[in-house]
Amino acid sequence: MELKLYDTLTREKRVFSPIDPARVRMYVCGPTVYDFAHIGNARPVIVFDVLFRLLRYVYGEKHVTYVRNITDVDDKINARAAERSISIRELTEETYKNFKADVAALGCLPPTIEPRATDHIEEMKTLIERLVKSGNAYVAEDHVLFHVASMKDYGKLSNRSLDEMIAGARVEVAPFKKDPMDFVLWKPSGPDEPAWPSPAGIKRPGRPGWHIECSAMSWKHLGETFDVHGGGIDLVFPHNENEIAQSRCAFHTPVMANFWMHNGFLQVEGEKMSKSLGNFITIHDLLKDWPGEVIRLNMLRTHYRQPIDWTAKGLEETQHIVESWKKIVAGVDPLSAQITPSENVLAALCDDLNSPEAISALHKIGSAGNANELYANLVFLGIVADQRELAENIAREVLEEVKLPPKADKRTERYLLEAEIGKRIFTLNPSANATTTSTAAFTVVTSSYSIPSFLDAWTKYHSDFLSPVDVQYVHNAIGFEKLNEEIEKRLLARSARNFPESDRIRNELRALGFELEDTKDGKTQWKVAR
RNA sequence: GGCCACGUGGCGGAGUGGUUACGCAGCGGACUGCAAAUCCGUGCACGCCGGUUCGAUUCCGGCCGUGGCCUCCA
Repeated sequence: MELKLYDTLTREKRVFSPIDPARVRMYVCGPTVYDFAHIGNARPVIVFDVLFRLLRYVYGEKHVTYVRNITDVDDKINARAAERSISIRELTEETYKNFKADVAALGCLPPTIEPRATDHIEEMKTLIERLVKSGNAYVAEDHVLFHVASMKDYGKLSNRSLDEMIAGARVEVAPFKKDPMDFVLWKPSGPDEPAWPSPAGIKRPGRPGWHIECSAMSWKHLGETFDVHGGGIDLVFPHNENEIAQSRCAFHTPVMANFWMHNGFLQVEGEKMSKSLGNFITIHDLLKDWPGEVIRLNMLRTHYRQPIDWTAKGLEETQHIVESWKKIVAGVDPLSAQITPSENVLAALCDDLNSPEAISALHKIGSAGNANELYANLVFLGIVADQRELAENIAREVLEEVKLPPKADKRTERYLLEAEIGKRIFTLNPSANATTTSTAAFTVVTSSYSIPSFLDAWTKYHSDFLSPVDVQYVHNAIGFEKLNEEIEKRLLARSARNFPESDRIRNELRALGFELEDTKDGKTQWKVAR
């Protein structure tokens, strides 16, 4: 099947053919780690995760390299660390950890490589030296600046001409710049700012500018020219434009990446998200109210290049869809299911990641009653976690990391390992099914090895795809034991045709936030109402 | 001011030079102690003006509206 992608640089959708099919290379601009990531940050992460999954499927898992950087040197980071009176390292470590947990909960696979800017200072300096030598950059007052006029093609990605930009410049121009549009590659650091020995013969220690980071990291991990460069549309200018200038001038190449992909902007309830409007939503907060798979699917319901309006109403609708799909796939055995995406779904995604079209195909598969097929596609799209993969990964991690007491017997060992596995599944994965996951990890799990706390309750009462958000809710509202008791009591009343009593219990539970559904075989299912 | 994107039925949201998107909500029916869920059926559309065309929601031009970038915000 032919994969077509839209390229911002040439402004056309064209057939994707990698430079080297044995090593397909994608770079996406990652977060600046100074605070919790917001829902706008989540969009490129989810969108390019879908592309990553598709590329892995088409070219093979081992043949795709996905690099998403971490910007851990930045003036916002310095400011925030000072504000909180913690070290820069502490701040970036904490923020990065939160980011990882957030995007994992959104069903995003870890990229192949997550380079940190601070680990690539040498590469940045090498690039800067080269640019100075080639006459594309100059030193002024301990800064190194890229001289925009030295590059003929500058402005091609964002479709701007130098003259226009100079005419429209609203920024105060630093006096040492040769041209108003020249941008910083390296700047001197003050006493409280992170600093490294400077390149280009500058005595004073300094730190890199933002744009050079991405040029250095993509070079190091993907080479001078690669296949896909992704990010938000607001990065087109100046960030991506400047990356292109740096990399192409440093390597004398005609292109930096063959496809420049940009996701559209995100608004919240019809307004730009901003702290002053009070509509600033972090992924972290959103995950308290909505399962990660709902957030993910909600994002994918709009094509990645379209603007998206993030609304509570949309999330409710998405939640409804997720629930109905989960009902359909509830009977599928995750351990024996084949994870192969359907032709329709692939065809939609191969058409410039048309996720709404793919979702439409999922609806058709679901309403045709093809539970296994639906499950396979949900796993492929990351809406439901692949239980086997999850189990293997977690089991491997736990076996490597958990230190067992020196003289523990077999039973204790297993208990400890299983408890740890359960804990990780619970924290990391919203769609995990503890029983089957542990089964895959250890071949056997019996109820005699009870996993403490929530997880126990979770597997006991709801082994099918109950999200941690809901588990938490039940715990806070009433507890699994009590909830179960009430439902039993109502069933008794109902079978005795004592309808006033059974309705009373139902209303009571509804007031606590639970919806009950009676099934044909005389049982009762419940869900958390939203 | 410059550059760019978008404007589809009550709502969300694909797509197409003439033929069903899909989902949510609504309506009708089946089922049900009731409710919910589920299943079946069903109505509703392409911002405005002009052009090209046998025919345009789809191509071209203008207008209006919304939003983005031009400020190291994905």
